Amino acid sequence: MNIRQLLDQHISAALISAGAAKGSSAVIKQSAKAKFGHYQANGVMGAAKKLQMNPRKLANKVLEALDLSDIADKVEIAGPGFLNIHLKPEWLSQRLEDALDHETLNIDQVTEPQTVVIDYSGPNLAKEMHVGHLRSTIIGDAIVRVLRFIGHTVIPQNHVGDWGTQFGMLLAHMQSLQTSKGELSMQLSDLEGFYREAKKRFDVEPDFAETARDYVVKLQAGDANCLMLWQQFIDISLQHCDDVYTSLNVLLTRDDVMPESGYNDDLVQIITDLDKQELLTEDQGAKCVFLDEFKGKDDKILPAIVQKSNGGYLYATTDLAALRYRYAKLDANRILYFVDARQSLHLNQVFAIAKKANFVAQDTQLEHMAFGTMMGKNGKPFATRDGGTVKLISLLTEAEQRALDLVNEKNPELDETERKTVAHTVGIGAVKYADLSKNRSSDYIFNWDTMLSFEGNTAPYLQYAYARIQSIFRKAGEIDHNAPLNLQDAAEKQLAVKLLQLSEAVEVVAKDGTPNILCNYLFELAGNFMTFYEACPILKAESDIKNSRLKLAKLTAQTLGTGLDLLGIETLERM
RNA sequence: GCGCUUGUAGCUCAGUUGGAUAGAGCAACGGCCUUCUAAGCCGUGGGUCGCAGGUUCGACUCCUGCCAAGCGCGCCA
Repeated sequence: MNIRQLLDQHISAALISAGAAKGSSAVIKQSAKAKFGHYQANGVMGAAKKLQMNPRKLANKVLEALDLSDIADKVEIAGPGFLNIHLKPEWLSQRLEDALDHETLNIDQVTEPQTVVIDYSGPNLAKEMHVGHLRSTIIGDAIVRVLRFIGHTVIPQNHVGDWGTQFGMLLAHMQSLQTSKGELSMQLSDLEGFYREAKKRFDVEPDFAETARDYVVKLQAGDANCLMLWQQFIDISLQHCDDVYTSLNVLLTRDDVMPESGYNDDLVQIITDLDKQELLTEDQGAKCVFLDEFKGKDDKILPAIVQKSNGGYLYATTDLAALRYRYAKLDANRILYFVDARQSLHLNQVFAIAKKANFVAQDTQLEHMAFGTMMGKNGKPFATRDGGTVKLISLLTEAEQRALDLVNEKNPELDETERKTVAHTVGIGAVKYADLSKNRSSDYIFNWDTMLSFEGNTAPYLQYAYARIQSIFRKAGEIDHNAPLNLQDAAEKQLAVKLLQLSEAVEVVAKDGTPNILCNYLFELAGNFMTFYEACPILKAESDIKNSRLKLAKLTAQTLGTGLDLLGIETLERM
């Protein structure tokens, strides 16, 4: 059930039978102000303009053709030609009952399910995960959950960086340590430090650098010993990633890992196929693709290099191979990339080439869900090599510690185990929500305090609303599920409408890949509940009112729980 | 030079194919815990939506130019 869609169907039909052009839309939106009703139709004015007609006159004809008597108390014409729709409390009550009866809150499943590949997280295995990986990992994961929820088949793909130049130096360093497996594992527990040591030696020890370069060649040639060493390194790195994903409550597992190296054998074929289709141009010894759509005002075309003059391949080649795999082997209809905005040009080139070369179908949806770069307080990007990064593990540990301090202060009567659970859930939730609730594709400045805030529009606020409701139910005693749901108080009505709008938020998130819309919805829902909670006593009310309010509380808890789950944030029975 | 992205309250940000008087949170100030969890609620103040034009009944939203910031542009990923 989606109120906006329902009204859109009815009113658009009425608009057309009132004389508007076929395909005209009523443009239904949630009303900007309470006095304008619950929903407003903005499309009449545009349609009237096309008909060269007085908009209020057309609005009148629309009303004549419209029967919303089951749904709405009144539909009135306002201002230059808005239609304001006031929904019927009885109708709202019935929809709330429907939602209470359904596992998934009576949210519509998509009529045409797609297979959607979602490329996210994609850490470089040479280094420990740092805060720069947070956005991709968390936002991508939320979109996986949302698309699944409405009935799409989702295939997550963790395109980890496990191949290329820097692995030579890592292998050389591993080899020279000549330690047993256990001790080596210890050394690698700090991947970042290990990488720095290797890099340092690479820069100052010529012999070591030489060995490192040899390792790259041997690795790419498939040398068995080398591969074994490499595999050992990869396993330890992936274990580190798994630990982070588990702490973060992110769905990714080893099954979703499809590393860069996995496409190694396809790269020759990619070049051959591009060549066959006459898309290749050799320029200064390198093989490039020039496409007209990347021509600037100065008539120069930005090339995409797919093979170096020395025969080596680049990430464009790997990305093309990945696209073909996702289309041909995974049957993707839609492929989403949750990747840093700096790769925008690169990805758009790869998308264009893939279509031109028919590596994907012409109607395969390829979308770069870009986000801004993580910046330091100085306004410059976080350096990855000077130790300027904040490790993801440190951030999560700090978050849990701060949350623990707060729980100890707020709720000392909980036993220690429960306080720790609360601290974990609240701390991780706060970190995730800080990222999920922002849509900005602009750069953002990393800030501990913002990230770990527990007040206002944060995950703990939503978790708190949920926990308050659970507390009520612990004290409620017997609930009469047959009692009618009656909407009397203004706070009840406002909460009721909001409860029915989850599907509208989900609809947008699924289309645009913007979880902040869902965050915003949940924040408003929790806010409406808090107002209701303060204004309308539940347990002290007379039994019919009490039961009705309990139903509202119940559905609020279910809706908050579902919404938070879609964001990958957990709820608590008490906090 | 070319291209992409961004510019909204002191700070962090919303603003859904152009809609009614631009909204939240934080911070500031004032109220509310003998009553279902005060991580909360209610209220007050705070704006030249970067600047200038244009399109129209109507522009934060679309177009053009300019200013500012960030990023990207042939052999790293």
